[in-house]
Amino acid sequence: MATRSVPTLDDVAKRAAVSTATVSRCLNSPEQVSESTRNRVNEAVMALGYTPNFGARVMAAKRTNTIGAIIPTMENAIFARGLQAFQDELRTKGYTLLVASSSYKSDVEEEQVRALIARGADGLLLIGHDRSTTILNYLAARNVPALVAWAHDPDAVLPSIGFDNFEAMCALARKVISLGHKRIGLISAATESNDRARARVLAVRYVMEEAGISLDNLNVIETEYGIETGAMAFQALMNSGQAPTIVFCGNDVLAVGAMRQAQKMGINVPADISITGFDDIEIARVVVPELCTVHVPHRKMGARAAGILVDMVEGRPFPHTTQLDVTVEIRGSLSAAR
Amino acid sequence: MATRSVPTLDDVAKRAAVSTATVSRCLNSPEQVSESTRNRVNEAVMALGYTPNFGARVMAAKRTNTIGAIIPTMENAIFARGLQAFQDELRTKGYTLLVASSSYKSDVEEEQVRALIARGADGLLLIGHDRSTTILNYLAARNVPALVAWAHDPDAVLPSIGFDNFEAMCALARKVISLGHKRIGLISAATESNDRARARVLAVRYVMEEAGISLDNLNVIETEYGIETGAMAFQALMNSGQAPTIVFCGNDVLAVGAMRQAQKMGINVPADISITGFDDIEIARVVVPELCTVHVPHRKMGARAAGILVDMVEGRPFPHTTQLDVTVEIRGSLSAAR
DNA sequence: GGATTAAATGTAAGGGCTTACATTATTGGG
DNA sequence: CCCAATAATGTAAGCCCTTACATTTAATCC
Repeated sequence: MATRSVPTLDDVAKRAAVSTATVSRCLNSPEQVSESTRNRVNEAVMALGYTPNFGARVMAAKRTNTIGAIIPTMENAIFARGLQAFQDELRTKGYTLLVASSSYKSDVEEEQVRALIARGADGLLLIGHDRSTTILNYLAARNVPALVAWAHDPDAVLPSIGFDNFEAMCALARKVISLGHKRIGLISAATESNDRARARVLAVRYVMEEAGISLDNLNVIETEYGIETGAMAFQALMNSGQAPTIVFCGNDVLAVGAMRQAQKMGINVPADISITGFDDIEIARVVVPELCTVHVPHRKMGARAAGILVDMVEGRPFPHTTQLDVTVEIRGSLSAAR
Repeated sequence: MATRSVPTLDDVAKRAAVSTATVSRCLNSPEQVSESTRNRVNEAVMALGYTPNFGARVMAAKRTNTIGAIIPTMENAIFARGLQAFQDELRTKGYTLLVASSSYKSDVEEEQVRALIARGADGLLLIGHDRSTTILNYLAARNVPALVAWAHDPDAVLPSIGFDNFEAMCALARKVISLGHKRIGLISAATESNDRARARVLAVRYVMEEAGISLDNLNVIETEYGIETGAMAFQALMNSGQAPTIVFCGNDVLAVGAMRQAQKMGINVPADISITGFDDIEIARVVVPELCTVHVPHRKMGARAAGILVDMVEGRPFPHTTQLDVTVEIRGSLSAAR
């Protein structure tokens, strides 16, 4: 007696004495089946311990109910947070999340795009607009909907949800400069293939010129993401000629590193120097003094992204760009220039 | 002129003037194909922009090269970190990661196990050993390999990789008690269906008894994960009768919340009270004083988990349990009892 | 009760890939 | 140069589901 390893639709159909079509309908659109038949089928499904074969189902239905996301790294709390919300929302809509990470490298991202599409992703979530045309063409050719998050650009090819990094940083910078700061340090994440980081740097430059402050007063250091690297960058800033009175940081983690280093060097924040971050993750409120930063609604962005992407996948209308509001959070690490 | 939407294996085969079998081999085991043919096929693949159809491939090959992970939440840095390493390692082995989260709820986890298996996960990564037999039976019946991480129990049904939460906390508690602490507070994550949290609580009890300290001196508060909740729990502890001289926290995030609250209440750490955490995430070194905690190699665990799980999926031998070392990190937030 | 409409069910055609097995080309030894 | 062994390639049989369309059954209204 051969034990057929796993039961198939056919087995269920035979046991319930109906056609395979009816069983399939029972599973996918039960309202089309009469109650008595439905009961009979469900009973057979239970008895046999039947679970649909994924491959066959995908092949026949031409979709996987799977959405892929390619983020730089989950170790960055902003992405972890956004991704968690994205996944939660996806789940309520019957989708599962495929995750890949690019480590902020665009060639890796390209590879991942192909990998996720090869894995049957019905749609893709990407971060930022920096992307080769090769990959854009590929996406278009494969006809896979893709949504860009953490960025906002009405003119970009891909639809997006996010905020205006440039404007957000401008708002913060204007506030800072209004406090009399003129010698400015800036610790940024690597700007290559990171349009968010680039926009933030540009914003500081822009506002300085706007205020008539020579760019000679600006000292920019690019470094990797991390508390330690933020600390090192801060040290480098302080040791390079004329010390700034304010250090903008591209994100909260770098800022916290800078604050720690300041403390180590016996420099008081904000009495001697002001420091600002960006993102407003939990850590910003843990340090003393609390970190002045830009609040970004990461969770909301993730959740909304899921909604939009599912609309795209299911062929419903969707907004080409969705802009979320960010707010400048003035906190203890910022004070007037000495 | 009909634009055949996406090219198939057949199209590639025709263009390269070979059979579909040869194309398939080129993609899956290129060493079986002569170099000249391989070049011709690859060229055709490129020219056509061919990507294999996922469903068809899964159906024919009976595996998806996809591994599922169900973690409580990515917002907890320890899981984000471990999952990132897990994913990186998976990628090098040709697997893609499916992610789901349970929000620490076992019924949600059960649902997710089914969902990921229905999505064709070849193997599953789970957190902790707390799990209904229903789901264990289901896993066994479907014959899907599953590995438990962040826990270590040689006697459990499922293979695991992790550390001994009980022993780790014992080590920390012994150190603390050797410093003369007798009145003890403990802020724990919810212990229901969380064997890690439970083990840590038990460890403190055990060591107290070991040292001949009455359990009347122990005050335990369970609360959700978060800085804010940690702060509230700390306040509750301090306001409930006799104040402790040491507060153990189930994880670093709770501990940081406790530290912040102590500061707000004008209680000096560690002069007035000592506070300890668990995990040693970055935040532990950012607070002042630095947080005394237990260092857990989250990344290493994630990476090793990937290796073991792939071995399981591919039918190679694997260790039933793998224990990783943790170390007690004595830092500024801990001092002798007053 | 018969005609008409709606609901329920059945039939059967793909869908694109992998792989066991069959066949053909290549290589090397005698 | 032929033959055996090996490498390379081809043939074709599934894999298991969904769904358009066809058919049967039930419900509704004169």
